Amino acid sequence: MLKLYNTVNRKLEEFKPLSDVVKIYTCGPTVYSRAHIGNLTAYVYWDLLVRVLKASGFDVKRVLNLTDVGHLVSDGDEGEDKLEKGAEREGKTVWEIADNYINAFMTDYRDLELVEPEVLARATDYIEEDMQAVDLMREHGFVYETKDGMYYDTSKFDGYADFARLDLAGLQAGARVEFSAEKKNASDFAVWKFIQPGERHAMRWDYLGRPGYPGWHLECATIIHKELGEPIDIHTGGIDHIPVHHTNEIAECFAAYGTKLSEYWLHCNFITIDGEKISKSLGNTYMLDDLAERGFTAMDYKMWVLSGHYQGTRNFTFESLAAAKQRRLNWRNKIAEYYQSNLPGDRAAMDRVMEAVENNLNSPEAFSIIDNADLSLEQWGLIDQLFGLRLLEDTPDIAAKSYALIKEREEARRSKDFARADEIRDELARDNITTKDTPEGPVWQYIK
RNA sequence: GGUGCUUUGGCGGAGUGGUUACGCAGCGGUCUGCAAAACCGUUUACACCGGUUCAAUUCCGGUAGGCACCUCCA
Repeated sequence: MLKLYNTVNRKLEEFKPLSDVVKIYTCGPTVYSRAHIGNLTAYVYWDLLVRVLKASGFDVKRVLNLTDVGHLVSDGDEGEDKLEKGAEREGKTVWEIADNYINAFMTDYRDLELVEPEVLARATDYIEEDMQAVDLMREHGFVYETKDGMYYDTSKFDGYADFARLDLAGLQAGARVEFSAEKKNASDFAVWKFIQPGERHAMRWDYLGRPGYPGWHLECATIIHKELGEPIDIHTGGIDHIPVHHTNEIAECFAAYGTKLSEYWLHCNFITIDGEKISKSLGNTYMLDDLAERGFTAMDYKMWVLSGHYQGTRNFTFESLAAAKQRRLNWRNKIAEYYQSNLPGDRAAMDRVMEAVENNLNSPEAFSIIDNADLSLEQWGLIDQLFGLRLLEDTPDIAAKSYALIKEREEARRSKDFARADEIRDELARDNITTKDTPEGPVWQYIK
């Protein structure tokens, strides 16, 4: 039985799909810069979600969006467009910027061995649908016009504050930002923005007789409507999305289509690095490439991510990354042992691993079971399917030549020719192989 | 100002009303030709103060610290 923590009710709930295909939507990246390791944790955890669903026998259809239309740099009512800023920085067009960073993101995605979504949706491919959605919201009386855009009147949606349990009055009283004078309520937001005369904005579409672009929550509601059909089963995102982005998606969905957007909402927590927030000013926005420079692979990093729970605040340190790397090597050398013996495996341990991940994706619990289980090669294959850690792929059996060397070394040792034995040990080390000399004979392992 | 999360041993990080989580690192030992690995042992882990209870790290209340969001960000 799969149990998931549902943000809607703030409770652990049994997962029951709406139909025979589980519909999942994952809020994807804004493609104006490289994803750092904090960004990537979310995709690792949602990958685990998909893999656990599949291992539990569900069919999955997942949509991941790519936000290639510019969002604003600062407040929702003013500021520069992030894509425009990136384009200016790199001397390229906004479209080139988006293409480049989509490619970069997908490279990271594949390096992390993440299951590809069934649909990869670029926001700019859904502009017509965005306009239709705004039309519907206008018809239903949820939207009003201001000088700079079409705004959602949040007072028209009774349940607006429910999802995030917002204190709208407190929000107003304590907000540090200034609200547009034309907005009827502090929580109102733009569903469509008009481009003002003189405003620099390369991405533009004509709507209501003026150039403009979609507001920054609309794409998710629209893509879900077109690709999956609401309500969907599971909507995922980071906890920062709860009060604004997801709240507004829900509101837009209700206004346009009159329905609930998703049955289950899953939110992952943020990581800190050395106890501090990830930010450019602290210089700790590590990318996968930065980890590679220090000798850590994407799989080492994934191992680190999954050794903690998706809802917890994680603290990243290179020391703990090294621990994750070592743990992965230990697992690989357990696999290596199976090339040298034929142990039967441990069915009960595999069941406990499944039980752990089906309990709200408790991968750390599952990992501790794996640490102490003697699994068969077939079962390691299942572990790879469940976590996508390339354990078998990175742990091939060694060549016949190496086996011959190990045998020769053992003979040299027996005849007390230790010089020759050590020479062979060095030779094996060049192929990343070492041996442990047990009373029952030598057992080889990978060094790294 | 509002909202939420969090505080576990050197570093990470689960979990539980009474029984060793686990990984990494350190130290001592066994073993070994030397190693490695393995195994054994080891450094009084659950922020603080109260309460409930036969029993609390685990439930309740308070205090203190940390973090995040409310403003693009997973």
